[in-house]
Amino acid sequence: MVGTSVHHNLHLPQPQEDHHHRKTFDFTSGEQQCISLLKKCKNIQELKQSHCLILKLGLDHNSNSFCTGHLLSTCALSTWGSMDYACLIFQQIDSPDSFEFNTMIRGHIKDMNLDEAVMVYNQMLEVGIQPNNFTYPSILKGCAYLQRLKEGMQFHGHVFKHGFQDDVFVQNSLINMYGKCGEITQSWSVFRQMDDFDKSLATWSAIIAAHASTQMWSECLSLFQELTSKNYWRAEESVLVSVLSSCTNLGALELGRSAHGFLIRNLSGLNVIVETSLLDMYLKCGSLVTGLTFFERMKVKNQWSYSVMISGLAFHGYGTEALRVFSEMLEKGFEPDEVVYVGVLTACSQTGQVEKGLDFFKKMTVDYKIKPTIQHYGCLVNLMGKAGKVKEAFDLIENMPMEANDALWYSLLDACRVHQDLELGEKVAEKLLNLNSQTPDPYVILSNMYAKARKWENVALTRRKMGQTGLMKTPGFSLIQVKRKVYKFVSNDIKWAHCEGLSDMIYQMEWQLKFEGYSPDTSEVLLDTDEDEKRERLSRHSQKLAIAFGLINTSHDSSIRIVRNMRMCKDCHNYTKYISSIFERRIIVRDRNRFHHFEDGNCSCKDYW
DNA sequence: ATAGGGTTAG
Repeated sequence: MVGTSVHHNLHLPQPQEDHHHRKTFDFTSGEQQCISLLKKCKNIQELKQSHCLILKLGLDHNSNSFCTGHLLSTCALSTWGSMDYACLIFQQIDSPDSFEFNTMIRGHIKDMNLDEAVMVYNQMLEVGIQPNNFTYPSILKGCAYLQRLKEGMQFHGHVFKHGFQDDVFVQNSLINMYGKCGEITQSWSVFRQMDDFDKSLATWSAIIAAHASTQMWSECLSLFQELTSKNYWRAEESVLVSVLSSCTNLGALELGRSAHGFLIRNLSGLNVIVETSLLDMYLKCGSLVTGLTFFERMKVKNQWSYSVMISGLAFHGYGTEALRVFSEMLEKGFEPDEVVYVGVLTACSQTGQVEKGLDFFKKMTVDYKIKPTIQHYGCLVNLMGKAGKVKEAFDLIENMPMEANDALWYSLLDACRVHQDLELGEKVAEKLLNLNSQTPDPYVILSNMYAKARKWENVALTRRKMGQTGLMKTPGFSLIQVKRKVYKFVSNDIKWAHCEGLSDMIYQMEWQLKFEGYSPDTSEVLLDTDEDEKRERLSRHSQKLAIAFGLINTSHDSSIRIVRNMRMCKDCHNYTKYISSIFERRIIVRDRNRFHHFEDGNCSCKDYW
């Protein structure tokens, strides 16, 4: 049945007479009109009506016609497209050509249906249609998006077999696919084998994004710096998003700030994705005020921007404000997703609002039908643990619908340490050791707890057990950025000793600290050595090295910003408080969980972290 | 007259 609205727009081809006075139909004009109709289609109903017309006019089997191709691509690739209907059309085509096969593959990938796409690809080979250089980018994109390395590698094989290994688009897709699947060496090998002449902005964008998504942030930044020297480089948002995320993870505020300046100078307006990345960068690099101002000035905000702002406020310790922004987000009509609830629950745990947190959790699962992830349970464990409800937290973990991971048990173990619940602590440490992760860290925490409770026999026993594992404690490191370069300090690393002036500075710092009344707290050093050796070790903790380096290399009016991979030890926390007052510096440290703003001998965490 | 590569959060 042909719909009236469409029917009125189409003039059916009229029979014409040729020079023998025979009546013929001019199909070409019919085709033209069908195509223009297809282009106007706004939904699947209109498309179906146009399809009927094409069938009625017999234009679907005309080998010179583009109608079927148009029809298929409109159906499979438009925003409102339906792959079910596309499959129906596709089945009716007698002998599909490579264009039609490719369209089907791309359609399935758009629906994230890699298996169907692979089936179409195999069918294509079976009927003897050669894949072309349009085939592989689509299918590799699907492998990338779904992180299906196995299939990705198979198709890399096909690329070679069919001789497309030198096609630039295929190479870019391969770089992206390997990057998304975490195989950075493979991405790099494709990139390296490419001719410099062939590399485009998209190629660089792919390799830079690949480094960012495999957490190789420093390498990502150096690649970006290399890119900016190329003549086809232009200010462009997408590359900067990867760059900004690297700055965020490295805590490289200065670099991030100059990227921001660069964007403002070169582009008239920024899209919401880049602005959200900038917001995240400012917040996670410790500039809460800049981030907040930036957020308020953003003209376009989406749920992601809100989500970033909410978790930003939460891990800076402003739980109440985070919840206020959350209610603003709901008022504006943005649907909360599972990610924003991680921020909301963190906010509750920072402010110690156990009941409120549990309420939010209930609302999330019941009202919004969001399936809780292990991160949400992690927030709840944090929430209960901080409030001293360690037994309840333990029960919660035991009754979760999924397996607990080590982060969850560590969070609880830490709560047990803070609240000195030795009995439960032992149980939790047991759980952690059963997880068989290659670290003696549970022993370390347990031993600290015994030491605090003055149970020296248990301390000795735990240390002996730890020694038997032969494992080394996870190395702690601190990052600091000076003059657009990020420096990494690893605890007890001897490399720093060669750094000019650092030993002198550390000596000077210790001298002044002693004068002000600081004494080293060796209770968390777990070595069976004498007190001197312990003090020596303590003084070479990565954060202290980084602070010394910062004091030497940054101006007196600037803050020192440090990013750590682990929690601070008690001594480093105390030490940093003293330094902030002696040297009159703001020191901002980001640890695994939150920010510590040190100023005038105090810390924003109020010594509870 | 139909098709392809690179883009953010815990």
